[in-house]
Amino acid sequence: MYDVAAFRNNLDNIAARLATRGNYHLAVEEFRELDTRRRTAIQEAEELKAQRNSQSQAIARQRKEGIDTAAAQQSVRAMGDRIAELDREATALEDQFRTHLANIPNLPQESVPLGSSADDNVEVRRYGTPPEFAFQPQAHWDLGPQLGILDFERAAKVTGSRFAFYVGWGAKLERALTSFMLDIHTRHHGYTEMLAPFVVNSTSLYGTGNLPKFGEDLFKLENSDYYLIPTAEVPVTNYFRDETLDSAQLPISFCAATSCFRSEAGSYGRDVRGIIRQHQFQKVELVKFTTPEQSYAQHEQLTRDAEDILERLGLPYRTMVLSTGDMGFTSSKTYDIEVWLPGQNAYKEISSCSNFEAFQARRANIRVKSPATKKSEHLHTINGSGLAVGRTWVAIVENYQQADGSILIPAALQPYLNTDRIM
RNA sequence: GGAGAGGUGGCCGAGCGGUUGAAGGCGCACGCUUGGAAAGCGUGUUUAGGAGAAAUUCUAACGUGGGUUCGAAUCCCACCCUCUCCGCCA
Repeated sequence: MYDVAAFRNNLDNIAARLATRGNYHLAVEEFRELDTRRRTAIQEAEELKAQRNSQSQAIARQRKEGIDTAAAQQSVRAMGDRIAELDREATALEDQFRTHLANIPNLPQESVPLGSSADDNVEVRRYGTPPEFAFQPQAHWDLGPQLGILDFERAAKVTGSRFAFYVGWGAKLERALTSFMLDIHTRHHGYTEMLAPFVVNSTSLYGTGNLPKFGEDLFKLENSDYYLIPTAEVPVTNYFRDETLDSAQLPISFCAATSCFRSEAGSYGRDVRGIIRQHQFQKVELVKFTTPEQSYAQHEQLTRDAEDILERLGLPYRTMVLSTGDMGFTSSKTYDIEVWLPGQNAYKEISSCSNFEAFQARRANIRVKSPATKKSEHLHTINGSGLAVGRTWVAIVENYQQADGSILIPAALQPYLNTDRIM
């Protein structure tokens, strides 16, 4: 969401920068026309309202003096109909205008590499080297069922496709990873742990930018305005919706482990095997609220905080900065962290760390007030996975698999599992 | 689920249908006063949108949405939320 005045005054410049997103085209002329019509309608309606107000007050005065006001009332009543008509027109145009604005993606930041797709993403860091195996490494969808720690067939019976049961050590490993991540972020990275609602209302989803454009990705609860969260980003970011924070409080950093629910509409053929892409998965999310001045430094820090988890677990990864053509709707700049998965012989996204600048804050109406300037402005929001727990589970199982089919547990995680090996 | 109470500005708290965007108080900011401070006095202190170079000005907002009326924070209807008691429940 853009600031209306700023948007109007920089239309051409904004259109040019949005064009770098690849297939996005901002209909500049359509917008200008809509804006003009909208403003004309508002002007007309308000002018008439001002007249009505002053005439009503005149009636009040005349009544006090005992003057008969029947004629005056008659004429003002006629204005009412016209005002209602103009109001309907103005609100219709206003709605159209807002919808238009709400569907425009965020501006890419200057440092984002230009490109049209994921092929144009640029690697910025790399950690570790993929393990060498003296045997043919297996994918987790084979290892899991073999070890009896993952059950897809019964999940398909109980629910449907893209669900899984984690069993025994499988469930314990997931829980251990969640605790490990939360502990590292709260003890070493300065985050405050949160346990958030897994269900949110539509206003919250609008605030983070999931609605109105991406409703089909969500599970909606019947006969209500409630949705299952696709990520903890939604409840945690909306925690401060409609509030003004003091700049001295910032940055505020939260981490939250939640289940996440995604309909995955439109991704039918992708990642059908294993637990890479599920309708329900666990994720530890990192969310920061910062001043505009600090936001890019905080974005770098949050990305490092996520990477640190992988380093402590000894998992090889690379970090990519997404090109303008691959970035999400709400983001100004995004780093994807990709972990090495031997089962797929590829790096696979395990975290996505984005700076939204004021895009979400404007939609969710979250401000910061500086005592120095006494002005309030929209703050900046940043978030990233720290990390997707299910995919980390996969990375552990696949990277630490042994010739005998057992899984070694990295030292940092052993205290959480009380074992050094799953077999 | 049943019964009741209530939702007004940063906060507390008034508000006979007609200069109430909203009394009064607190808080906050600036100024006067003071050796300095407190007290005191004065001024100011919401947001969104429209017009304007600006000063300024207009419109809207008293939970939300409708309605009645020349005119609604005040009357009517529906809904939402909070609190208390009962029931149920992890």
